[in-house]
Amino acid sequence: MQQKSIRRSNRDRTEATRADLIAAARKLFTEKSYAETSTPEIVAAAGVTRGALYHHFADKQALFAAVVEQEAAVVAEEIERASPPSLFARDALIAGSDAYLAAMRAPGRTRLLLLDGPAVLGRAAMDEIDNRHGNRTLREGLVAAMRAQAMVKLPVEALTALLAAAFDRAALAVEAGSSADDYRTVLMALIDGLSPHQAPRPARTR
Amino acid sequence: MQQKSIRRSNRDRTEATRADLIAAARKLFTEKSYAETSTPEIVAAAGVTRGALYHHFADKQALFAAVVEQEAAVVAEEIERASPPSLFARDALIAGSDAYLAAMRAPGRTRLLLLDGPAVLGRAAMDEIDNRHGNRTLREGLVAAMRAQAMVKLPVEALTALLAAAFDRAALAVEAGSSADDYRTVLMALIDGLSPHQAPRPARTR
DNA sequence: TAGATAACATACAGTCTGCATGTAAATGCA
DNA sequence: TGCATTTACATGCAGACTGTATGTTATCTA
Repeated sequence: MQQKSIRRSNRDRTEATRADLIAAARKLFTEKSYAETSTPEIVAAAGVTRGALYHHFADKQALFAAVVEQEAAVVAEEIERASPPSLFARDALIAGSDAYLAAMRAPGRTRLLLLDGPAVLGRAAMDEIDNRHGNRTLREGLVAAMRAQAMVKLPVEALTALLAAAFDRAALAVEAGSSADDYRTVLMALIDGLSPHQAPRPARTR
Repeated sequence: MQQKSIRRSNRDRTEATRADLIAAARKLFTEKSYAETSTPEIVAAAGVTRGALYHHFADKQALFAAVVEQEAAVVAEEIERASPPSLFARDALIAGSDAYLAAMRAPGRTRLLLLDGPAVLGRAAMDEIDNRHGNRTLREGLVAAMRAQAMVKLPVEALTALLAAAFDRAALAVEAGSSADDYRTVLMALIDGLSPHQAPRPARTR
């Protein structure tokens, strides 16, 4: 039984170590915040040394960026899984909204993605990440709604960003204990307010 | 000419030192971000020692909170000065929005109030501060609009928070170089979308 | 005017980050 | 297959920062 260090390719080693570091960092960043989490803690949880961390990542911030990137991808995936794209434009938007709010209830996720992320990486970097993941489906949904004449024509980038900001704040408020129903109601009202005709829609806020 | 330490009351000393510290911290926090600003830098700029800082504030975070508090008050003041409350509900909202976006163009203000503030103090603390200053007028404007039947009835707290979030994101986007007109257009559309009747309003987005 | 207290200044301990250096494993090439 | 090179780490170190404890001076109070 030769247990001592089976031969592993460098690519496998790198991949495994990076994954361990990201996983450990994710756990701590969601539990405690970026500033309160130290690199000694992270590497201890990952079972490596700080040398490994600084070999694979330029600095603590780069590791944080990797965690945010991954978490944003997970959120986007959860949304796409929960909201089938084969619906009327408005229904797709609503389904996506609910899926987003549900996804953001994972512990620590709001702080990671909505508080620490923008502060540590900057809004520009966060926009870049969001546009690559979550916001993409939102923007496409809005474009589809506009094309289907189900929504007034507006600058797409700005509308996407502002609705996303509203969703984000709603997620934070719900996590803080506010009424999820209230926020959902207002979000739906904001979206429905963008309808062009204003025929008396069925007031199904639930 | 006896120049050596004219007698000053303790209250005056405290007031002056606190003001110096807050002013120096404000300058650095708006130039560089909370994390990149060190207490040695702050006290050097204020002309005191770290002993004074830790005598007047529990920690660096408490000094930051004082800076945020003051800056939020200044923003609220600028808004109230720029937007006369004697108008129709919708016009008052629009005037307030423009005043807010204008006020947030002060260098570093968006990072201080919209990025570092929430990350360092938490969203709950920022909500508390906002509700005491800026958001107050917004909420009152919304309540007035609802009473005047100029806006659909919605949960006030949630509506205030979500609109404020949209304004915040707009301010960040404009600072980052996005089209101020686009964001203004979308903000107005969101507000107008909350009108109950939907008579074809004059499309004066400018 | 003396003692108490507030407003600082100075000194120190502990921790953290980033880098430089050292070592073992893997890779590439003759 | 053997060896030089590169990669993937581990270890050690320097600088900086935060918070506190202690010392000193100015103000307040009785």
